[in-house]
Amino acid sequence: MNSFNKKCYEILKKVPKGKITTYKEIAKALKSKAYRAVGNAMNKNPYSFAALGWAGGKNLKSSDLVPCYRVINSNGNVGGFASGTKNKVRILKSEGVEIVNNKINLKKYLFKLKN
DNA sequence: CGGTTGACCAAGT
DNA sequence: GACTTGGCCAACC
Repeated sequence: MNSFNKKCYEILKKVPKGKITTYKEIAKALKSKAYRAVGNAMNKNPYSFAALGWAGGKNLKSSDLVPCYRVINSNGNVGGFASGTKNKVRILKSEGVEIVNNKINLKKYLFKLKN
């Protein structure tokens, strides 16, 4: 696995349920400005929400999975999602994140990563 | 190895 | 508030 992607995943796995982080924060945690590269990595990430068993009902080990839906834009917008933004929103809501007009209150839900 | 792409960001118009 | 521009970086062709 590429080092960069792996790091992204490792960081993302630290985000607890009910919280979110941003592409920018992840890049910052990597001491880089690769906002876009992070998004790119997520887009190709092998552990989509479908792999979480959400759709299939198959329970896989969460330790091997990446909650890519917990990553949003730095301006609070939900951003994109490979399998549809609607699904992303739905999943987040199910974890207790309030989403209004496709936006999230960063002050309330942003998980601060170690730098 | 250059050029394009993108689930991005910030500042400008 | 919207739309455009320039910049950033890894992956891909």
